[in-house]
Amino acid sequence: MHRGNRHGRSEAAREAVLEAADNLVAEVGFARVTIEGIAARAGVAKQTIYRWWRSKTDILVDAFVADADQELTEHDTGDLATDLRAHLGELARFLTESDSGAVFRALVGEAQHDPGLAARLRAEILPGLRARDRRPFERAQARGELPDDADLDAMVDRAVGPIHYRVLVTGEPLTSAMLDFLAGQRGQRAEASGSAGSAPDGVS
Amino acid sequence: MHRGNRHGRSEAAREAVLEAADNLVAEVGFARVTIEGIAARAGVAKQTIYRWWRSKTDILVDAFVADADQELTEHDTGDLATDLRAHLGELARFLTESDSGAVFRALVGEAQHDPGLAARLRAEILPGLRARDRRPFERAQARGELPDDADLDAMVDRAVGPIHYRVLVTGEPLTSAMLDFLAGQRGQRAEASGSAGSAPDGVS
Amino acid sequence: MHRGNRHGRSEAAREAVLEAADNLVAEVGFARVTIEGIAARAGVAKQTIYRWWRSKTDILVDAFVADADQELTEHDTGDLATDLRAHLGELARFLTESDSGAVFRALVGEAQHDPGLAARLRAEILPGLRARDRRPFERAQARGELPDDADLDAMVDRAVGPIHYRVLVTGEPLTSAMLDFLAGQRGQRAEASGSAGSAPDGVS
Amino acid sequence: MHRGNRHGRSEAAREAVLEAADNLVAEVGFARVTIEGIAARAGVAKQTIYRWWRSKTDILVDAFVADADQELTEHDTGDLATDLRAHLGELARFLTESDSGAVFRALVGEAQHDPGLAARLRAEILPGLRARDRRPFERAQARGELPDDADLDAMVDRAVGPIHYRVLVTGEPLTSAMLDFLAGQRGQRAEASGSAGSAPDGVS
DNA sequence: GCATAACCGAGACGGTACGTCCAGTCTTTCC
DNA sequence: GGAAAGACTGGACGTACCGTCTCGGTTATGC
Repeated sequence: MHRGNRHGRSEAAREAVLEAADNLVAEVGFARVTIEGIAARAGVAKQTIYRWWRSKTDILVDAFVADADQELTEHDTGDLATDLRAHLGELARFLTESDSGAVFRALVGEAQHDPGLAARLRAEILPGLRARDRRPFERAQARGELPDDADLDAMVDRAVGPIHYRVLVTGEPLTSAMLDFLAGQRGQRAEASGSAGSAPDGVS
Repeated sequence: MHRGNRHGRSEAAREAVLEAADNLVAEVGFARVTIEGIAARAGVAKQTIYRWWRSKTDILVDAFVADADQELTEHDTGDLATDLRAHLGELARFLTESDSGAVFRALVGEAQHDPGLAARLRAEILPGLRARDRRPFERAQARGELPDDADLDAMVDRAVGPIHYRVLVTGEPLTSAMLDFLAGQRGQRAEASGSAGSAPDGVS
Repeated sequence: MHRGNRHGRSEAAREAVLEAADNLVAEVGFARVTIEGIAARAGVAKQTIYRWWRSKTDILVDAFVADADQELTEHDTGDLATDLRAHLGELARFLTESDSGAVFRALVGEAQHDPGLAARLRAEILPGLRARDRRPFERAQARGELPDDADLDAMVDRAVGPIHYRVLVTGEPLTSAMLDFLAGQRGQRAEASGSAGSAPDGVS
Repeated sequence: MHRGNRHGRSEAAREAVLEAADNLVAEVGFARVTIEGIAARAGVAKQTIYRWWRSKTDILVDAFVADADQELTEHDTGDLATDLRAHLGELARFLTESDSGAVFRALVGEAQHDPGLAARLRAEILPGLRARDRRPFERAQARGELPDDADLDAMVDRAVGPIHYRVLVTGEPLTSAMLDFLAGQRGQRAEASGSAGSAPDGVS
């Protein structure tokens, strides 16, 4: 480890800042996180933060990228509905229960008032998440379970959009029944919702 | 109009504040709106604002409620897919192009860091919007086009969730093809998406 | 007492700031006094200081004006040399030993790098001091001890200039002999300096 | 010029620093000169400055010593009043008009808040200046124009003190009449100041 | 003639204070 | 008793320098 030399920035400081930012968001919530607080927690000078990041959201984007890679695992059972259902369960859990998910929600929230952040989000964070969301559909298409000209993006949005919508907007719980419905077998049209209200799958 | 009286609050001040807040959000964006700015623009004392509202988001909730009633109109053609398609087009236009939609996005964004605001949003704003989202499904159910035990909420979420998701998260445009797909009935699984990529419907 | 209302500033805050500034200069020296330190010591918000003063020297000018009026007393014995000698002794003591004198020296020092402060000093502080320096000469002139066309300002400068010079520049002690010499009887030309090095009069 | 060696400091760096400091004081004034600014202007690393000097005033003392030797010339006419008058004119011009004089005033100003600087000033700068101030009196004494036991230091202070006082404190111009008065011998007590207000000598 | 030690430039670092902005509270006077 | 006015405490903002540090490069001995 080196601190302050001509070969550029201190890796120790960088990591301390990212970890402090993550912890503070988890502890006090995004709105109460300040750059001064991050600096104090990280044992770093404010100027060091301003030298490398432009805002607290900029820090959190980096922190998210550093953390979030291992949150979601793959599922490959050979059946679209089954794979998708597993993936949606993990997505719901990620969004509602993980620290990274809390950071993601905060960033999406802040992006509503900050076009620059929105751009970074779409350039650096969403592609990775979206690639995972697409994978079950891509495998199904490769298998022949979906036609070659199927609009996978539309299908992905119809599967994950309602989950984000409930998390970000309505706050409705993501019940197991809801996730089943979204992952739905052919012809499922939620006609029989006897299982609605059953044990939650993604979140309390 | 009265200013300074012993008989309850000044309606003039209330309206001036709501209008100033709306205009400022439109002009400089939510993030740069301050209570001091609203007070100055409205020609009102800061204390008057603090007497009646608790935060700038509180003002915007009131402003939204005052404005947004007439944004969405009814459609009743006797066919769920047709009604729903019309409704989704209006919803997309509302979210992406109207001033009220901008306020709505800002409030949803801010609600990610403010549980109190999230609660107000869900208590005072969402029920009205959701009722309109449900109406096409309710009429279809009444007509017998949908079974009596269909889970309308899940269906609503699957129709409108992806729209909010694109608006709030991905920023992807809401093409006509996408809206057709979301409004589609039985067998709609996007297998044949020959119309995908056609002219946008909701927004460029 | 009122604090914060439409009729202007808080007298309590003003006094707390002036006193804190004075005390801090006495305790830690001008160079280590900061506006933040004054604010903390006075129990006042930084903004309150910046609302009414433009710099720490601006505060000290006010503090000096508030304090320094009663530092020097009058002497009227009917003889110029006697009156002047008494006055010079008090001036030396003021400059070298009093808290106000310390503030004065700091302000003069800072005025060397700050033309605005120099102007305030000359407009608001020096006239009062100079009026007192002139008084012995004016009385002598009224008495006929000095001719009507005597250049009193030049005489004042020749009497007090060396005192300021020793205080500000050379740091040489103001001995009793030196003060006698400066107050000198006619024809005194320091030829006989038998008393030089005798007990100090103004300062150690 | 060498850069990097094992035997002592770089003379090139030393000179670049002194010149940069001088120029910056002349251009932006003492108060706005920073060590970082000097380093940048001199093309020198901050560390190099800190290796050889302890503060910006320390640099300026060196710069002053390097520059100021040739500012004042000798006068020897065989008459104290004449020699002294010439010297006082040059002193006034030095203090008010030369770049070195500006540095001197800044150092004296700063010395009011910095005892260490005051000590250096009195040890390294003042003795040279004072020696010159004393020379006319010493020659007069050698000639017998002044008694052997005359207190030359007191006489020097009475001659030059008022000049420093006007320059540092009051800002009053050093008129020709004033300098005549200060240089004047026996009986000079400004009784007849018919020439007061005549053309300035030292500075406008 | 090649290692090595001292100085150099560059520039990141932990800090402190700056001067500004806004939040939210309070006091006064007017209506 | 609500309203306008605006001063107040408090705290974070983003900036500027301070003085320290580590690095890699550049010489002039001295082995």
